[in-house]
Amino acid sequence: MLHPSPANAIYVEVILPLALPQVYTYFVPEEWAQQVQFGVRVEVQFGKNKIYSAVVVNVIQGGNEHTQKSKPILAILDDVPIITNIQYQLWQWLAAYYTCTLGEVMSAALPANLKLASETQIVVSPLYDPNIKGLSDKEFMVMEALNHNKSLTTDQLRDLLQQKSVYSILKGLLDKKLVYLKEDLQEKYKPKTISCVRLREPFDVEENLSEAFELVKKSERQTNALMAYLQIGRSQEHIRKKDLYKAGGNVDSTVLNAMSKKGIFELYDREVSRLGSYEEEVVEKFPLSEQQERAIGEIEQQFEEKNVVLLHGVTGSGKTRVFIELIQKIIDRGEQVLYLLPEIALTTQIVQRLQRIFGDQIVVYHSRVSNNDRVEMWKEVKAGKPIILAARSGIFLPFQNLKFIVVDEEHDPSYKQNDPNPRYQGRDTAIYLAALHDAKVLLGTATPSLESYQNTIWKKYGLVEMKERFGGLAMPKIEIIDIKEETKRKTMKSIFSSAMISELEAALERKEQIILFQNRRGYSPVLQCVTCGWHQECVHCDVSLTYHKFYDRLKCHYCGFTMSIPEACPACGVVGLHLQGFGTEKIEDELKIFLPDATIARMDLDTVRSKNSLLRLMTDFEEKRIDILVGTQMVTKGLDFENVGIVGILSADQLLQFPDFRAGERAFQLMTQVSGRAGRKHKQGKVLIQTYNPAHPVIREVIANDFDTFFTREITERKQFSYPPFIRLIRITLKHKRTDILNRGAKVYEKVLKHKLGDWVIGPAIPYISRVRGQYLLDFIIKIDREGKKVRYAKQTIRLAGNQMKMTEGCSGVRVNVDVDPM
DNA sequence: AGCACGCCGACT
DNA sequence: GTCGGCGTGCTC
Repeated sequence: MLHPSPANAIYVEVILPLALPQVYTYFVPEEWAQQVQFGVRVEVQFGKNKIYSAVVVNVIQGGNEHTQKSKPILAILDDVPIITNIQYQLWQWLAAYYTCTLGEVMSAALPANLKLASETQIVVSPLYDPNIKGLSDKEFMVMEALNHNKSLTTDQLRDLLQQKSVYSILKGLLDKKLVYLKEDLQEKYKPKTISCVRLREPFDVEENLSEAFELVKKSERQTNALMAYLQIGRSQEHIRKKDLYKAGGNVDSTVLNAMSKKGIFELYDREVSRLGSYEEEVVEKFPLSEQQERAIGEIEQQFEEKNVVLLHGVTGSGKTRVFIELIQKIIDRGEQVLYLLPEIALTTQIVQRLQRIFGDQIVVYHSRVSNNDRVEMWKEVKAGKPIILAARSGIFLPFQNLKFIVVDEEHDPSYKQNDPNPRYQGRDTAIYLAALHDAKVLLGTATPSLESYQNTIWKKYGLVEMKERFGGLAMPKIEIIDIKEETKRKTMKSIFSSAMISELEAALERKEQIILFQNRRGYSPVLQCVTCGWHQECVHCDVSLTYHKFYDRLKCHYCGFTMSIPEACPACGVVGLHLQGFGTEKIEDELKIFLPDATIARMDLDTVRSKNSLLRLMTDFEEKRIDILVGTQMVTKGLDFENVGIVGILSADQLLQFPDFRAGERAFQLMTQVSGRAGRKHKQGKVLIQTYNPAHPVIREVIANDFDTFFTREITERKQFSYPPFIRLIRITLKHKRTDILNRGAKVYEKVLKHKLGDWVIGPAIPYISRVRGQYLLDFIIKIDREGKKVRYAKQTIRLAGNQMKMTEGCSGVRVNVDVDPM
């Protein structure tokens, strides 16, 4: 669309919610030129018929080379910016650091209901004659459906016709001019409103009330309504219709509408918050222990010179109490606090604990919050809500006056988003965000990540330690059970050692609760033929399928594919395939055999999928309706139960065998964290670790609770073999559903990378899991010095290699994922 | 991400 | 002969 572009014409540069590398320029019609500003959303057409809401990041006066072809904006959606300048700076940093587009960052950052995309609506044409002849069956079906509903979306059409491609039918109907298409952009966020009533002028002053009564004296119901109104009005500012109906007895909407017509009442909708207020009692904080007092003093002192402090406190040392004290000081100054936690820990006791202290000053923001609630929280944060408790996506909120960020469980790998873009590390991003706000960051954990701990050694971060448990409680006693030995002696009871079983029995006897940890869900991870060694793999992925007893099916944990168990081995025909290995489901099952009187529950992805099941599970355990809780990683996070006598780790070896340079670190963290769940409050707990390899250094360090030795040994290896934190990693994954095309693309890619980056480049290599969802994978790893300049050069080269490959005949379909600082 | 254009194989 | 597969390029 061409239009005159005088020098004073106004244009805007916008971010579209798509993976596009640039901003796009749109023309602003004169009538909106005054209202358009940074940070507001505008409605724009992009491409032939898609309409999106885009965010304005630049207002430009006068044309340039891009404005020639610019389309006009279609509407302005906000009168105040929805994002702040600092947020935009953070977006730009994320896009550059994690090599993705601004559109991708924006899509991750904005609550779904602030992002709008048009949907094609199919509408009946006014020219349509219901008696028309010559329609095919399918066309007839569509027109029938359109007679009932005013419009259909293309998805509904697909459902209706039970076929994937609806385009040809649609085209036929369009050609016959029976239907037309409409693109509609709808604001998805709807404020919650309550219907209210108030007196209209002049009856809103007391002197004129008698006049109002005069007007309704012929109607008993209207008189009732007026009296009810006056009665309620004494105690409330806004009077709800609903309350009038109740108080007036025979009052209903017809009565109120009639009175509204007479000019007595005005009916209006009041916008209210969906976010319920915190109803329960706000409690006093516990007094601080000596250790906590000292830690607070040290943290504040370190903040004098350092922006980031690592609080390394053993499990049960009372770190949360320290956070609470520091948070209180910040909000007393009228400043904002962001408290980050791993996603799953947010559903747990810590939220309740903070709410009990800070009440309504907190909002809780995570993936299970509804879309409308998220928009309201967004607005509350922008209005200055003091405390935000959030999962990693909390870093995207529009803070006004952020001065303090707590990253709790700093080591937790779930702070890293692995897929899709932006593949950001929430902890690291929080540190950058803090710099933008001139805020301080406190990292808290019992098991620091090697990165963070090394940063304290390099004096980039401060370090404060809490080495004793709160109340002088002893650390849990950790015992190793050598299952190689028990297997030899033939004393294993299925997957449990007899030592484990007798300890569990004794604990149940003492009425203690038990947590069993196994880092694998499902029943059995491998279905294998004993005769020929064949095992069932996923059709789409290079992984063996896990048997889930609950569904009685084999299931792929990567793509969700399921199938029933084959009767006989497809390779050799022998009947009777064997289930090998064990997951949480099998543990739960077998436990019932050995401990028939215990109540057993399972906590893993499969049992806490639905919204309330996790909460229910935790309350049941807390209130001792469950004796034994069997779970995956989940049981290591944020659970604080008072009566856990024993924590059992069923297969430590599985944790240690991961083919990854972080395996040792992960295993140490997981085992230490899960051990910390044992024996809180009153007495020393016990941890039992089953392993084939009791001499493994990590296991010995866990037993001794010796972080220092663990750290020194691991960090030496990292240095020796050039791994983070000494160098920086970028992992590039190439994907295609055909190996020949993938390999050809990888050749081109490799050539560019190696030409520019030399031996920083490792690969291409077939990854541990070589195919996912029908796509074959190839990995490149780039190891770079930590210098900013070299990192930027590497990222630039990655972009170049991608472009070169795209331009190569036949390789344009090869997808590239870049993961900076992969975990 | 969508959508159109254009080039190849399989079908009424 | 056309329909429809998807590889390729562009969207202010």
